[in-house]
This record gives sequence, structure tokens and C-alpha cells, in this order.
Amino acid sequence: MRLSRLFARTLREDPAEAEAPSHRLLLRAAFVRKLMAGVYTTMPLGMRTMHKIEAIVRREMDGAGAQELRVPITLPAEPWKRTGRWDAYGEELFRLQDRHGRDMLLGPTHEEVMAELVEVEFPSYKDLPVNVYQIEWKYRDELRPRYGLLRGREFLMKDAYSFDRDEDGMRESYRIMYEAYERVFDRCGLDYVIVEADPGTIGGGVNHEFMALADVGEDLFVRCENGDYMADTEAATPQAPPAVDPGSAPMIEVATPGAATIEAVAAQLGISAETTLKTMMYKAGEQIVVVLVPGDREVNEKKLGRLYFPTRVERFEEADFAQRGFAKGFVGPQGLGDEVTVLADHSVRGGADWVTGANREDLHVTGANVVRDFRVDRYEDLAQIREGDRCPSDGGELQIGRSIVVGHIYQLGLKYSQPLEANYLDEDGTQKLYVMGSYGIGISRIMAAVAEQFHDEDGLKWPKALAPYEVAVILANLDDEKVTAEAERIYADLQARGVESVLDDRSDRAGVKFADADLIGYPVQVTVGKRGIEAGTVDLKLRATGERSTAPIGAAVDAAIALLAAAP
RNA sequence: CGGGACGUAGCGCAGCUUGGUAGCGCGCAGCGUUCGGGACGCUGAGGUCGCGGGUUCAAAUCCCGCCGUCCCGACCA
Repeated sequence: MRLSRLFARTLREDPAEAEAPSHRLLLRAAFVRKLMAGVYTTMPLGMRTMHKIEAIVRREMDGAGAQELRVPITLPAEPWKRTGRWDAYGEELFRLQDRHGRDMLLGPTHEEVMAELVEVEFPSYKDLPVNVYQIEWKYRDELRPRYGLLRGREFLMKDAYSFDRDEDGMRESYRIMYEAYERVFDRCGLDYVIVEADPGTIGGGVNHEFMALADVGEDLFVRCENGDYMADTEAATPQAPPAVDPGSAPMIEVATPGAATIEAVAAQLGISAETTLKTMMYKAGEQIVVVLVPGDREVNEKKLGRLYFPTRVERFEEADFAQRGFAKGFVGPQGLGDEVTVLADHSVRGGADWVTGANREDLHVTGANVVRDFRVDRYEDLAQIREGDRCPSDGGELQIGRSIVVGHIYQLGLKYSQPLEANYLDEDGTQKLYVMGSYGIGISRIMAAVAEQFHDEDGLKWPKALAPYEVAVILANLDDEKVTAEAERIYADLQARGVESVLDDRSDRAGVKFADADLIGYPVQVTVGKRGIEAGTVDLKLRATGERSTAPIGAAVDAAIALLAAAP
């Protein structure tokens, strides 16, 4: 490609709207342009990188025995109504009607359609297992689109669906996908971790997230310093601290006027927050649930919710306290009746002689101890995990990192085949439900995630597997015939050798071309200019490291190819 | 949806407090000089000042409403 013809105009300044590095640089380098919030035009450079990601994904999916097909984006609402997702999916679903008033939607994911398709085409146990996938734009009216391509309302996704006769089969299909996913992300050059994730509303049992490490990541994960344990922060279970004996201090009431928060109590009494006991009030249906955590910790409400699922757990509202006779800000677990369930996080076992609310306005107690002074019905894992907590497998220190979820795989089991009544005919002549798995990869998100991981202050630094072009031939002096001829020859030779190249033949000054080459992030730059030609050399630069070298003009192509081979 | 910021030329911004002529830089077009790390000079094109209403002789500027964008929180590839 001649850059004089490339449909791409780089921006000299950072767009005001972009905050995240990937968003900023993909806009500046003309890979994408925004149409509206969370919806982006993919420009020619972006297309090339996206195609390369797709090619990697296709290769690995095909290699794993999955078969590509494509179901429509425009979907009938009917199957969605049958699975209940027409209502359950909520505002995130892009809904529309055709001229006859029939409900339709833009596909956010395709379990329904795929399951129905497989049921029609592959109705026999002899057909199984089967795994089908597609690479298609997905539509989700996100609450908050963010960070450009990292959370779009329209995004390119590979989604695969496996159908097996039984659980064992599903687990095998899952394993095969798991390994294919590792190869995909390895080939994309991503620094990532695989964590066991919160099953969330997708349901099913086992599921794993593939998380690319990035400072702007929206998802937190914990990792043991010894590297043997990783989990989503929502799913992570730290090792409980060693239990200590109850303290011996007498329980005494102390005046704490106006101190309705842990901080205020700690400040008034001159103690640290961790010696206080935080008493959180919840409603699980009609049931009142009290959750105890040390004062310096937060309750993980997702974990709490899971304990009572499907009953919804809600935090007490202002009115609930008065209505049920609790002094908001001064609640303690002492003297609670049997109608109240008292749950405590495991970490509560590690403390004694607590300072906690006295259940009266402006009053706290010191020296509160379990059993003697209050009751704990059950110890559960209920606290928000934090840095420095202990690894459940070896007691190492847990660290928290940020990441971008680029892949998520689920063992769905019967979750979708059941409501859809998606059956196959088994050997014994009975109808049985398909045991499903589903597997997603965010293609457009990978592009952004890689940009997050591979950039510097000058621009993008694509791994060669994803770069829109591998080598940029920079024509430094357009007015010099010899220089031009050499650059043209090198460019032609590179192409003849199968190297994806651009020739920067624009009438700009060399400085502009260098800056753009760095911004766009071609792995290798070859500069052909008057200065070098006189000495019989060209200059090469490896974008990844900034390393520069020279090569004789005659060996320029070989040198560029060798440098490319050495590039990450 | 809650909290915060913002909307003026393709991009980055000033002007708004104290109403009256719409401006700067980059980019874009032409000419000339320059030419290996985002050159310089001259000339030029390009704007319903987000939209609608109101106040006023007069609104980018003041008032009301709406829309859009970004950032922080609850959802997700």
C-alpha cells in the first residue's frame, strides 16, 4: 500500500474524548472513528488488524474441530420469549419491530438460534458432539459504553456453542476450547491470566475468564504472589485467618455521640477500624440477615446474594431501620432475636474484644465477644477480598490486578436446552436435552486490549502477528530520483517476498513520516534517504525496542525480513 | 440510572464573568522557500457557536427545556 493513497488521516493531537491509551491511540492512528457512543467505524488499518485477529481465531477454532457458520444479526423475538430472555435481558437488548409490528431484536448472543438450528439439523446422538461458531457483530445497549472499543454497544465477537450427549462430553468439549483459547491469546501476544469466574446470571457451573492485563481494565482479579492461584475478585475466596480465643475484656458501653460511621467511631475512641465490628443489615425476602465483617472491610454483596439465590438480597433502606427498631449507625449483633440470621465473615474469627454498636443512638460497646455477648449462626466467605489477603492454596499474599476480559467460556449444561426443549434422539429411543457449552472471544476488544499492552508515548507497537502491515518503507527524500528508485525497488521486493508492506511516498517531510510510522506501529521501519544512499545503506528500526541498525542497500530486503523475524 | 465535567470549523482550544465585529493553533487548498524526527512565509476555503424556546433594539454570551459526549459507580466479550 502506498501511504499517499491510504484512507487514513492520523491526528496530531489527542482527541479530547479519549481517555484510555488504546482508545486515544486507535483514534489518533486512524484505526477507528467514532460514530456515536460505543459505536465505531473500522477504518482500513483497523480492518487489517481485525482480520488478523479473526484469522488467528478461525485457525484455532477450525483446528479444534469447531465449524464456522453465520446466523443472522436480526433475530425473531419468539425464541427469546420462550427462554424468558426477552424480558430478562432487559434494557441491554436492542429491540425493534418490523412493518407488521412483529417483535425482533439485534443479536447480543445466540444461544437460542444456535440451539434451534442444531436441533433441526443434528437431531441424533450419532451427530454429536458438534461445535459451531460464528464471527459476527453483537449488539448490546450497554449501560455505559466506555473506553472506545473496550466496551462498545456494537462489537465483533466470536461465539461458539458446543452440543454434547452428556456432562462428560461437555467437559471434553470445554477442555478442547479452553486449550484453543490459550493458543489464540498466546498468538495475539497478550499478557493474560485465566481465572475461575463468577457464574453470574449466565448460570451453569464451571466457567473461566481469559483476562488481558491492563491498567484501564474494568475487571479485578486476584493472584497469589506464588502464582498458583487466580480468581475473579467476585469469586475469590481467601484463606480464613487463624481463629483466636474470645477476649476477656468486659463489655462496656461508651458514648459515641454522632459517630454513625466506622471512621467516626474509630476517630472518637482513638482506635483503628480493624478492631471494630461492622454490622450490616440486609433483607432476604422476609428474612432479616445481619452480616458481620471487621470494620476495615466491605461486604461482598455478590457472595451474599449467591447464598440466598434465587431470593433477592437487599440492603436495608433508611426506612427499614426505624421501622424494625434498629438504630442506624449504632447497630451491634448483641441481643438479636432468633428471627434474625447472623452471618459473619471468616475473618471475624481472627479478632476479639470488638468495638461495635450498642443498638442505641450515640452509643457503642467495647469488649464485645462472640458466644458470650452475641451469636453467630454461620461463618461464611462474605468479605470483599483485598490485597494482602492469604491465598487459599498456599497462604501466599494475594495481589490485585486490573484486566480486560477478552474471552469467557461456560459449561452451560441444560441451562438453555431445557427452556428451549432442544432435544436429540438418544440411542435408547428417548428424547434427551443437549448438554451445551458456550465460548466467546471479543475480537474488537482484543484489538483494544493489545493496544493497551503494546504502546508507548509515541504510539502503538503491534506484535507482528497483528500489525496492519509488517514493514514500512519510509521514503525520506521524495525529490531525489535515486532515493525514490531504491525505495520503490525495496518496497516491490518486500511485497514479492510476501511481506506486508507500505511505502510512505507522501509528499511530507521525513519527520512527519517517522512520527506516523511510530504512531501506527509497524513492527519494522526501513528508511531510504539521501544520507544513506550516499553511503550505500538504508536504516532500519525495530518499533518494539526502538533499536536502530543499518544495512547495505543491496541487502535491505533481507535485513528487513530478518529484523521482522526477530520482532515480537 | 445516580454523581461530576463538557458541547464554538475535520482535530485541539479561546471568547461567555461584564450581550453588539466569531477568533487562535493544527489539519485542508494554492504559490514560494525548505527537506532524516510532526519546517517557514504569503494567500485561501471551511462555522445553523449541539437543538428548541424565552428575555432583549441586539444572544456563542443571560434564563428555561431537551439532546449529545466523556469520566466515576451498579452490568458484560
